[in-house]
Amino acid sequence: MGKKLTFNEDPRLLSEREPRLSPGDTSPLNQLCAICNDKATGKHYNVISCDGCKGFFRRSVRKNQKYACRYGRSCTVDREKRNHCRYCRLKKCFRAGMRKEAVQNERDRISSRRPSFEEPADVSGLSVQLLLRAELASRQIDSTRLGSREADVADRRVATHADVFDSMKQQLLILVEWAKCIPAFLQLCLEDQIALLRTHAGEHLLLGASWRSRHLHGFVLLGNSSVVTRGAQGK
Amino acid sequence: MGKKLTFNEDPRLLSEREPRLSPGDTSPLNQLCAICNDKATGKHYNVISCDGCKGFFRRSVRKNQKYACRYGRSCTVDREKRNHCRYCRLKKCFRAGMRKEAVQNERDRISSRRPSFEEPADVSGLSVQLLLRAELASRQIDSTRLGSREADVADRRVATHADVFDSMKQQLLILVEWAKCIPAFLQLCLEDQIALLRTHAGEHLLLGASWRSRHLHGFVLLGNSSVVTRGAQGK
DNA sequence: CCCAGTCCACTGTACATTTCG
DNA sequence: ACGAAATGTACAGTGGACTGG
Ligand SMILES: [Zn+2]
Ligand SMILES: [Zn+2]
Ligand SMILES: [Zn+2]
Ligand SMILES: [Zn+2]
Repeated sequence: MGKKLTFNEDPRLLSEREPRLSPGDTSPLNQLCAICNDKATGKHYNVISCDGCKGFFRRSVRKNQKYACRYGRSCTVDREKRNHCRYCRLKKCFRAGMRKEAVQNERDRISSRRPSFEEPADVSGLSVQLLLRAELASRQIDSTRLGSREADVADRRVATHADVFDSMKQQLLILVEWAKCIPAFLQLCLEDQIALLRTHAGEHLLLGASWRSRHLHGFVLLGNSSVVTRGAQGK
Repeated sequence: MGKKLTFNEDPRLLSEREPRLSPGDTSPLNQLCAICNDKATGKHYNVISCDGCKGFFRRSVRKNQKYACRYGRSCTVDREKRNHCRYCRLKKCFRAGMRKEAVQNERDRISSRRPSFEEPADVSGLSVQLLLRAELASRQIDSTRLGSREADVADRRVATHADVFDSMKQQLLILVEWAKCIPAFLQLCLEDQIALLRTHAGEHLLLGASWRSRHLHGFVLLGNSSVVTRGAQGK
């Protein structure tokens, strides 16, 4: 069958090695899972079992799961019903001799999945110049659209919850306009644009508030002239 | 060749699982539902389709539904009209290649998605007082452990990449010590503690650098007395 | 190979919202 | 008007493909 070439099976990297024929065709994998009777893939945690039961046992032990049977604690566990009751499946794993000591701790990510291949990483279109230009451009857009002027000290009031939400909404809108002024951002597909903004919206809000409040003492100034102080809350 | 024939490859169940993609083989998932043309979320029951059609097919097969068309059995099925005629929608699912064998049996119950909606949210043990106390406590620990003194202006140098990584590592260790001084944090289970710190490590680093640099102009001061300037990079 | 591990496409369930009878 | 059923989104769980010692 046309097995797909994987990363380290590049023909140029391998000498023509004949697949070794196992003498007598003694396939050790013709056994059945001791838990669910599916085809076994070897010994797992001390028991001949399938990949499904292997994974199920590992996950259950790692998370120290306590399942409950909704029936009489005697559910049948076979390939088709093995997901019906996790209590009985796990019980059968232990009964069959699976040892939870054989489950190891989580390892580091390997992530050769997405090999990233030491790509030089295209940094064209990423410069402080462009960021500054985007900053200016977005500030223009925002000032015309939102009609915001410099925050007036006289306007300051202690922020209510609504003020906080309101300023977050406003700042997030500004964030989007700003991002759209960065050429490299626009080269991303829409999904990636959204994901990028979503994941780092928190950092942006924080950085904005930090900058805005850098010369103040004892309180944080939000984008809508309300301030957050220690402990106090606006009415 | 003896390819494994297990659960998903059982001819009665479906899903020819493709071998893992080799690098470079990007599948952007920007495809459309073969049934209704909505945005697809992957292959479902063997057909590139949307979540709506996926759920519709599963429910229909599980309950062995027999629908009837009230028109001419040739209704158009698209994003807007897909719910107009179940008969034609299901027919189109099968025509597109959805396999009812791929619909599995009901499984065990899983943990509740929204564990308890509007619970009063326990805020005892969450106060500015406690945070300030934690700040002081962690500062003591850090100063004895890391022997850090106030950053000396004379030590300042333009940060190399190594300086940046080094300061991040240092700040993250400080972050952990700080969190461990917050009583409410210690009440979380270890997994939640880790998750919380991981997700918001970025914000903490940002906030730390912002505070440290609040009176500086044109550069950011890192925790190890190195500074990041615009454009310049330490040798 | 063997058997630990990880990865991730694809299953499933939970439930707010919408539609139907 | 209202309860029951269907819909579709969000996320948890599964297991086969894969890596590594
Ligand atoms: Zn099994
Ligand atoms: Zn049971
Ligand atoms: Zn669809
Ligand atoms: Zn129809």
